[in-house]
Amino acid sequence: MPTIKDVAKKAGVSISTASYALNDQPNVHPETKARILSAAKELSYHPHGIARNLKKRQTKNVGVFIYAFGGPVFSETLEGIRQTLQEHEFNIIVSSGTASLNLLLERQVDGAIVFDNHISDDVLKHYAAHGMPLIVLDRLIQEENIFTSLIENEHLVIQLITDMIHRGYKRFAYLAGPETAFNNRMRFKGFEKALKQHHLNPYDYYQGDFTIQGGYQIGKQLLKKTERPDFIFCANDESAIGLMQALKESGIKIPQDIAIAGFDHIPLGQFMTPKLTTIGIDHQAWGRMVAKAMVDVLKGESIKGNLKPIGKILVKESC
Amino acid sequence: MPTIKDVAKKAGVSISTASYALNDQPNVHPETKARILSAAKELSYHPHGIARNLKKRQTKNVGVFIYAFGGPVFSETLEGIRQTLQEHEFNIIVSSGTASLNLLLERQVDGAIVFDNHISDDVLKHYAAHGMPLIVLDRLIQEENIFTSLIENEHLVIQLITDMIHRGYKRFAYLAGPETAFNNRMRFKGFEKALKQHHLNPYDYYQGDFTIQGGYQIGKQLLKKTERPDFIFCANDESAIGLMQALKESGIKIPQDIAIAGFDHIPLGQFMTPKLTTIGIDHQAWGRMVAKAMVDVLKGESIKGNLKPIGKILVKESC
DNA sequence: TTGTAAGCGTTATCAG
DNA sequence: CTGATAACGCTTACAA
Repeated sequence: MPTIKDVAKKAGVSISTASYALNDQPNVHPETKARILSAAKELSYHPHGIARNLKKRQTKNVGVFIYAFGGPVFSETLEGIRQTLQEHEFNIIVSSGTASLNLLLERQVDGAIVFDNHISDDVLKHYAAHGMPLIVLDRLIQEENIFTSLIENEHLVIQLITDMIHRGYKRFAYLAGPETAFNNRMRFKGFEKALKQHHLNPYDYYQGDFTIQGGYQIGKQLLKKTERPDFIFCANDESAIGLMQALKESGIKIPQDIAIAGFDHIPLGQFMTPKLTTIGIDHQAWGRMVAKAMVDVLKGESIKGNLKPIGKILVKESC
Repeated sequence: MPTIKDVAKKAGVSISTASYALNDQPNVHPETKARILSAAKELSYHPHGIARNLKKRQTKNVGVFIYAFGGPVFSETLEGIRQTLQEHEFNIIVSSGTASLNLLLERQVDGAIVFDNHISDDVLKHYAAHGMPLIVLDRLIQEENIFTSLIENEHLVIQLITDMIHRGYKRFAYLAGPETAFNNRMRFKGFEKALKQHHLNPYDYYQGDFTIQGGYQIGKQLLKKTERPDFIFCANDESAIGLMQALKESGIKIPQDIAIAGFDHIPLGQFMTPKLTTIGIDHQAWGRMVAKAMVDVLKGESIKGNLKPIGKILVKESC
């Protein structure tokens, strides 16, 4: 593999002039520049990125920390991040678990986008203190160098529930996700608030776990009761889908007997009969927004905009 | 940020002994080692990965070149790759387009797994010539340093079609993917072969594009015809799903009127009514297998096994 | 406009 | 067992 030294020798110049020419610096004679460039071409020279990184003390790598690949929400967000980072010529290193933290510690990345709830807040604060900019999704952390980007869960759920109250539903139940999940807590908050504003009380509360399986079980249990809600808001689409399946299997009509809504707008929900009413986040746009913010920070500019992804209420056949 | 120099100074030793101690080399007195280690801890020292990479001429990074994130097949394979690479302490840099090639050229990765059909064979050969090991999925390239891993498309399709012939179907049509797609071509080959073995001719051929949308349109066109096949083999599940939707909407009974099968075993197929018959590849296992092969190559060992992912025929309700 | 030389933070060779 | 010292391949003052 040829180095810049070889190029310099071949062009009969010093290493530094070679470097200047190769990096399009001004103040190098057009003729010598041409000579250097053609020498480089002949040798098929390419700079050694690692060496450049060491010298410039930046890697042009952004870490994206996930728990695992999989699921539509992840993929879409990642794709948005990928697009923008690529556009700005940053590489993306995806990683999970403790490997992620090593990347930070060993300065193999210039910053990181954190999409992994299994890393604790304290740990993140600790690393941010080392001066790495961190953008954290779906989680609220107040700290220097840490920027958070949150879905407007509460506000969106209030909108949807309010709409449904106006449509005449009265007995609202909530199918929850894990209690520790930030998204679940915020969505429940919105659920409660909307009802309170209209002087209604939650009719029931079911503890789910964000999975299709979990929603299905809740549905089966629900069938044993004689008194039932007329509307169930589910903390996410997946549990809503499981719930729908269970109810449909037992002949309960959706939405006539019980109406259902979810959150996330995953593709599967639109393949159900009836199609699932839900709240949609444009995850790809979200990814792009977050990645752009990272690029800005890394360029020393301040972040433009508020990093809030745009959500939309999508009323379909299940209500 | 403290460097090894700071640690050495604090422990009162030379840089080299510090390095030895920090890297668990033998031949360093237990006492000095302890002193160095505690100095490192106190300063909360962490080696600078980039500097290490430069010196050791290896990055511990593996490139994974994709066209874009999205789709269950991709996610699953990536997840498998991620698991294995992580286990062996390699980082994974995902990238697409020309950025991928830069990673190779600038030696920011030690090798790459290529899952992007938009990079031409010639380009890959060119880079492999530079000495980077490449593992290429879903494509056949014969070249030093390039290892290919192919699904046994042909064989699997023959199995499925043969089974269906035995079940009594007679008029077999093929819903194709893009003609340039390696997978599509191989699957069609299997389709033809199986029929020929039983002295049957393909009944019809529809040009799709691997998408749900595309399958749907084909389905709508098909309805205009009066003579129809009794079995449609689709080059992938997504087009099969689109096709099913179109047919179902027009009251055609599956499988009574027309039976359908796909390829890939994506989750959505199992949520359709009827459930989609398909050919399943364990993509996660495939990703793990491929990643393990990369690790082996990078460690200078030869690849164990033949890199062929395992496929299974999964007959469900749509046949 | 070009060259000299220092240095980025490591590892590794070779003496001691 | 420990310490100088030379790389790794590049960028960038500073000098010429």
